[in-house]
Amino acid sequence: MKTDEFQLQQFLPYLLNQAAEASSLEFQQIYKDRYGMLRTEWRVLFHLGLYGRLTASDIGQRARMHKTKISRAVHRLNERRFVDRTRNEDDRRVEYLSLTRQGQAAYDDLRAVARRYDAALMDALDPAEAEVLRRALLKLSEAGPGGFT
Amino acid sequence: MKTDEFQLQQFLPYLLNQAAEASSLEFQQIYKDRYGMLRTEWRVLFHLGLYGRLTASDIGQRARMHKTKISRAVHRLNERRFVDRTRNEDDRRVEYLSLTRQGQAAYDDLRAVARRYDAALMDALDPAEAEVLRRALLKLSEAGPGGFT
DNA sequence: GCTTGTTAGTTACAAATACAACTATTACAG
DNA sequence: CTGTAATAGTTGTATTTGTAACTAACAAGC
Repeated sequence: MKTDEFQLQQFLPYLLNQAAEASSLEFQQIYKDRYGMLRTEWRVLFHLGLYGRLTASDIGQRARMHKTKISRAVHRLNERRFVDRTRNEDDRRVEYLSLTRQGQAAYDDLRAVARRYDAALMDALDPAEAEVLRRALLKLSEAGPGGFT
Repeated sequence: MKTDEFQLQQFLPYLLNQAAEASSLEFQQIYKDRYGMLRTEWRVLFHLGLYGRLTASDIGQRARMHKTKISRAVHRLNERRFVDRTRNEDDRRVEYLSLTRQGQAAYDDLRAVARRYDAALMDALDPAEAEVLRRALLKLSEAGPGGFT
């Protein structure tokens, strides 16, 4: 077998997408079933839960999410009383977002689920492997293949 | 800092999604720009390029892709003369898919790009790390967090 | 043969996403 | 001040995707 033969199972973007999809599926089901949330909404909720009061563009930068996604996610989360929006009176373009009591409760619940879920995923890996995996994923998240195109 | 504090950057599904998205972006741009393909179409093309003649449900199993996605991808690829469809006369429900000359050319081109692209991604990692990463991703792709729900 | 069930693939419609154009507000150059 | 550019966020519209229902062909029991 030629060693340079191309294999889909070796192609990193493909592998990453497969793993991401497989590993997100059941968790997705949980926040959808319990709180009717979409992936974008779950992400906004978690950012607010973790970092407290943020603006929409803060979230955009941290989560690398487009502002229109965030706008719509925030709209829905606000509609369902998971987040409060308060305008900054010093710069009226800006709006601060924070969790309501209900939003905080949902976050607390889902964070606990996420911890257990993560632990269950990790069971498939040995600890050293898991450490390397995380580090590698962080590196890959930072940027694409440096100036490929 | 509490060691059990939840961090989004440690949550595997999140990390995987970030890394997958970041690492797919530029490659996606290439098959989109050169051949007007979508992700689903690229995947079907690669499966046919790698494994030769397949049915739609073969591809579905290998790629873990829903049959409607495949149906639509095949439709578009056929429309643009990248794949041929030939009905199996022994079982007329089944259709065999294969690359046209043009499809083969596109596959050859994109496979070469993919090789270089993958190599560029790997440059961010050291070889041992890369090996562990691939193994871990394969494990995670196999299944979710074994009977979590 | 004729019902019932299964498999391969398609189509219809609702939901989600991407991209561009938009409003409102602030900044800043002259 | 005033005109021009920049920033925060929203909305409109075209694509894409997900889900379920569908057609067509085969299989199996009676």
